[in-house]
Amino acid sequence: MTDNTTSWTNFENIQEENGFFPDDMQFTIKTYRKKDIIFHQGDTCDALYVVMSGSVKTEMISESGNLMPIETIHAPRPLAPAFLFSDKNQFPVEVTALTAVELLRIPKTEVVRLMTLRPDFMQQFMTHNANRTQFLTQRMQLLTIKTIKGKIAHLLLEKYQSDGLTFTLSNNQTELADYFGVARPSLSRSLSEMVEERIISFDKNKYKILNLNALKEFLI
Amino acid sequence: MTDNTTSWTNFENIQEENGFFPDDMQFTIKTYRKKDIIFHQGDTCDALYVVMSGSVKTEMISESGNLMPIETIHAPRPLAPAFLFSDKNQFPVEVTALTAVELLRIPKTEVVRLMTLRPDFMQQFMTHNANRTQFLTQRMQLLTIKTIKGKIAHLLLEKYQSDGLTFTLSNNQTELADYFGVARPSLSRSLSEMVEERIISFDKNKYKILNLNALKEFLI
DNA sequence: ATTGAAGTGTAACAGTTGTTACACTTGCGA
DNA sequence: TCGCAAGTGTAACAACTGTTACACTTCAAT
Repeated sequence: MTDNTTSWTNFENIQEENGFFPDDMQFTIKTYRKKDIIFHQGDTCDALYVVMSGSVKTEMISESGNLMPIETIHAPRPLAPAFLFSDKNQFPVEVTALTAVELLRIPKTEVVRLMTLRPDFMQQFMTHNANRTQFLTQRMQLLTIKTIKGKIAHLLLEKYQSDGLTFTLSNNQTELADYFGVARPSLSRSLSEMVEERIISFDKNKYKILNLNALKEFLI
Repeated sequence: MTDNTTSWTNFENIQEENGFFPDDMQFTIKTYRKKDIIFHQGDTCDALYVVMSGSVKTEMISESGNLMPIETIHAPRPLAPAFLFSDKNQFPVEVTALTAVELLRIPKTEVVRLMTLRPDFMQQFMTHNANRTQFLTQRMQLLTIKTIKGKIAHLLLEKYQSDGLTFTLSNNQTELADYFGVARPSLSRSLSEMVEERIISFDKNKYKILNLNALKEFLI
């Protein structure tokens, strides 16, 4: 939904002589084929991994063995960088290659050294993690809203703040339902009722807020 | 529920001459009285704040103006450290003093300098943020489980992994219901039904798993 | 011993959502 | 043009949860 990507453009040139990284930095690059499993859930995470090219998907395995999709990561972006420094440094997800993938690996000790040498790298790393935390916080706030109409109101009011009363959503109803964690027909029903109550109107992905105050009421 | 506190013991001695912090480090300490509002939601967060003594509570203001409790922070612990480095560096919550409070303030530039000078401080900072991210991820996983019995199963199976089939929960039903985000009588009903089905048994806060496989079924 | 607060069990009813099934539209490719 | 897949609207019913109210137990304080 919200774009959670921080640019990691410096990594794009890691193999060139641009002077950003120290010459003696240790790193390895490994390639994977499509559908390869890169990491299993629970694997130890003792290095910083960055997707240099291609894309991977992450999935969470529930206790019952089911797979729940979490997110898709496109190059260039680090892979679960927050867990490198956590006390329980294990991958919380299953990581699978969606395409051919080049994966950069920098050992934790090198990351620490790099951060000490390059304060701007450290800030970039910190900022990326901070943005992810903020993303998670927002996602959690949405999940704590119990009614479907409340979730809809939350999303539309967020859009309203940036785009005004009329805007286009980039997701169809099926995707929205997944994002909200509700059944698709239930979402459709709630939307229809809100149209019936003249609170919103929509056609395809173009939405219009007709009664702002009524929309806010759903968040109480 | 889960303890999310990382020790920040180094800060306890910040005013002493223990050599951990550079002598010329800039910081200020401000005191607040009970019930003082320390930060408003949306205030700019341009420094690292650490609760040195006392405790504060954080609350999120919904669009409708309602307050939703997030967490209580006891000294010594940093205050929303993740947001210092985020692109939108604003406090996501309202911060209020629960007791008399001493608050340490270190400007962002000083934090960066400190991290460069002291790799162990940087690691501690990173670890704390990483643990918070992991905490949020776990919390979110629980919220994505829709049925009450599923939430119960999730919690009990987590306990089972560390303590075995018999264990004591540190929360009563009212607290559990809040943690799950469900109504207290609904939780009680679900628990009773699971006892009826001979999947678990409990007396006060002492729980026993009778049918492990049936418990796992609730997570599908 | 009595009172009162906290925690819990339980029931009846209302409200919301999920499930399932089917119809309809749209757009695209064969 | 035809057929097919994707997206959507809708209905009937089941399942689950919330709300409200009340009874009961336990335990600590007076």
